[in-house]
Amino acid sequence: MAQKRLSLREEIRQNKPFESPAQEAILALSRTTDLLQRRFAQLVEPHGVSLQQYNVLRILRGAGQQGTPTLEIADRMIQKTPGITRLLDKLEAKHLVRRKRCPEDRRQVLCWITEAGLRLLADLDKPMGDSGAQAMESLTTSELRVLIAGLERVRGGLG
Amino acid sequence: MAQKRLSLREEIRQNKPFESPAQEAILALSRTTDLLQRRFAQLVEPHGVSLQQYNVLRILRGAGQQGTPTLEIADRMIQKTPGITRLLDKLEAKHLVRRKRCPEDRRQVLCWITEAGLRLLADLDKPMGDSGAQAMESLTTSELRVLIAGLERVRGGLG
DNA sequence: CCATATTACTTGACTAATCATCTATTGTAA
DNA sequence: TTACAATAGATGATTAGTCAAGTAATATGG
Repeated sequence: MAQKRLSLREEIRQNKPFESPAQEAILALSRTTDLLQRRFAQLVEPHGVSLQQYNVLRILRGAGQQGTPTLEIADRMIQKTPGITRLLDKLEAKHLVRRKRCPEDRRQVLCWITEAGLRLLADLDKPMGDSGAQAMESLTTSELRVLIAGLERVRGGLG
Repeated sequence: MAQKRLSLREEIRQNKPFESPAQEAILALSRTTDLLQRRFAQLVEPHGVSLQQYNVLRILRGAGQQGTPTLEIADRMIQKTPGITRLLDKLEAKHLVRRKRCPEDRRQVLCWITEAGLRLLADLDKPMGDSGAQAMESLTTSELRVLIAGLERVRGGLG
């Protein structure tokens, strides 16, 4: 009780003096993204892969038949990771990914998604799509477009 | 060369069929937040703390003199973490945080930021503020407000 | 007032992420 | 053509994050 009143008073004290809209926006971005990622992680993890591993599989499905070099996968990842090799190790151990050294440039290792990997993604396509749509249902399509465009400009300014 | 052409073709092929604005918005949120967090992590890590540890210190500075129970810190964290105890262990080892078992409720452990912790935060206040402002300078104040309000609605819909 | 439940952490085992360093291969310039 | 540099990725060590189970203290219902 004393606990709860205290906490409330503090909340007021702390939420008032936001340093700036910029700081508040950064906080809002961080909190929202954290919630979203936990939501999606909960969906994919019962299928035996982490969210990062799931993203690798989606990249490989999108890339098609000719094989994708390891570091190109890293480039395309949503969250950049230097641990791409080990991520692929895990996926290969689960037979969701296949790798082969590239004959033309033997420094490269080409990666493909397997049939099992494609099945896993197919199983998750609808749940993930639905969950994402539901998560964003508070915003209209035009609001989403504004959001997307704004974030793109922010990222542009960070390069 | 062949590499580069291929990658471009794929980018076109992959970026066109976004499943929906909702999916695109989620992707944009994830990418933008990842970039922002890397940016801030680079600022705080030279001072010997991780971004999560820095956030703990900020919570404790905001909380004032009466001490904050461990799990209330966890509640207030931007990224929720079950590893709050160990985060505090590290901060205490660096003498940035002080802990004491609460006499009224001996289950609780109250936490305070130390003078050294306050100095560390003071050193980082301007760099962090400037970096945040710069990161968001692509958006006007009213655009930031729209962004903040939109994200708040999204989070509301996720509870 | 006593057994049970709940709260508030803590700990151990495990997994994942990060950094620096290393090897193999290819490109390049003297 | 032969050093030197750059690229692609692997590896080892360290650190951080996560999950499940455990402990101590307090609250609660009969």
